Amino acid sequence: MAITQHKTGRSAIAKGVRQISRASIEARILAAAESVFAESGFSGATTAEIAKRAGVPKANLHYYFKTKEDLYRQVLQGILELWLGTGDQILPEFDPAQALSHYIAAKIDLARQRPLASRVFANEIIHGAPQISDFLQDELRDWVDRKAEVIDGWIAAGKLKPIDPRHLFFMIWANTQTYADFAVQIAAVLGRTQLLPEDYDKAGRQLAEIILQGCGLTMPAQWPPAE
Amino acid sequence: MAITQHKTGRSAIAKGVRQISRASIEARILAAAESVFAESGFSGATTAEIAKRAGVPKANLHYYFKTKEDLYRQVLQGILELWLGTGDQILPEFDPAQALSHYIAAKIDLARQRPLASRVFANEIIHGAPQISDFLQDELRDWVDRKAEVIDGWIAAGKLKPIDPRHLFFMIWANTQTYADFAVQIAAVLGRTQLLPEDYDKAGRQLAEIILQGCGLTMPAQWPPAE
DNA sequence: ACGAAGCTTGACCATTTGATCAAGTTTTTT
DNA sequence: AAAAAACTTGATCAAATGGTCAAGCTTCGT
Repeated sequence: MAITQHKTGRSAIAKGVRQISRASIEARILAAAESVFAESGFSGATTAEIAKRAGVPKANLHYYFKTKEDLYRQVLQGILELWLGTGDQILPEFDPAQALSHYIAAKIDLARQRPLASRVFANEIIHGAPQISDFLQDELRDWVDRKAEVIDGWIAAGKLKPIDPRHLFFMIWANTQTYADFAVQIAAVLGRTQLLPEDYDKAGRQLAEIILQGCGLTMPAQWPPAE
Repeated sequence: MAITQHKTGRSAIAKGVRQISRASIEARILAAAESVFAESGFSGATTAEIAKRAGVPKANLHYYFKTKEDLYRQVLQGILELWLGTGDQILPEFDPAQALSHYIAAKIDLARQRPLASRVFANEIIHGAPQISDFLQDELRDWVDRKAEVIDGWIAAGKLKPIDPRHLFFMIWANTQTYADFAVQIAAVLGRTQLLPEDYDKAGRQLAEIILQGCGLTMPAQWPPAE
């Protein structure tokens, strides 16, 4: 939903300068906000710092986003969409090994491409998910219920060792997000200043290996899985 | 190290009322601080709230802990000790399946018994580990290096499938801590308001099963492993 | 062209909050 | 017992910060 209702009689294609600049400035602010919230958490983030990174005066930020909480909610909203956008191959007709390794690869990819998003999400959950408990209880729970049915189906068909599908998801989530959320810890242990592409590759491959073999499956020939 | 140097000529056994009350009040404040930091993060926590939960006036809290950051550092210090206190069975002479399942069980236990500590730690890392990067780069890295050698030894002896020991640790850490750090998410997906003992049991057992089998090992007869 | 709507921004304000202080009380030392 | 050290706490302060405002500027609809 939009923050403000703007009544313009314009057609969708002929956007005025205003709508374009509004969209781009909101995007800049949201991106800046994501990085500040990731670094400092909700309370630690200041609207002044977000405005600075977005390159706008603070008062302008408050023109587009009424309150800091408002801005935070919209950042989260975008992140939640990322969350459910993965796992589209976990369907009865797919091969379990293929589907799971695809899901793991996609999640590792997200950790690599959007670590800030992951950290904002993690922070929100750790502190009790004050803003997104509805999402967790409704949309996410339903998503998992549906996917768990698929996996139970695979198990019933003897394609998979009997395991609890939900804990399997917790396992995949934890293992992939850890490379975003705890990157500094992992980098420190590896003797790096930051994680490198090969770290993510290795992490993803070994994770898939262990989880698949742990479920009685064998790795697909191709890794990382093709799209 | 102590915050203040107190010069008392007393013997160690005959502690005065002061030393006893000091120890207990500091412990109360530290416990209160852990819970507030876990809930709200460093920036979100207020010394007023910590003092309230500890049952002391705010000025008194600042008498024992000069600054909020000081207090935070001491809370972290205690947590770091927990961290390295586990994994004592990962030694060459032990059986890999025994040692790993013991470690996993111990870590799951920590997630169940000390979720607040886990959350404070997670929060610190997510936000770049400003206070404990030395710990990560020195003590933790050394610890992992030593344990990785043990595991490489097992691999060389053919007791274990070849895997990267470090990523194995990341996997165990991520999976066990997720039940503390992301408890609200997991509870929501499971349709609970909070995690139950059986959830931790199941999590630990399945985690051990998948990881062990993923490493080419078989579960020890006994679970959870005896001390 | 021109009035209305939308946008920009420096200055400002109210609240929160970490930290201090000073005056008093209790315990310890000698 | 008396001085010193340690502890307690209500009151207070300065800085940080989320949010507002009013005055001016730009774009849009007609």
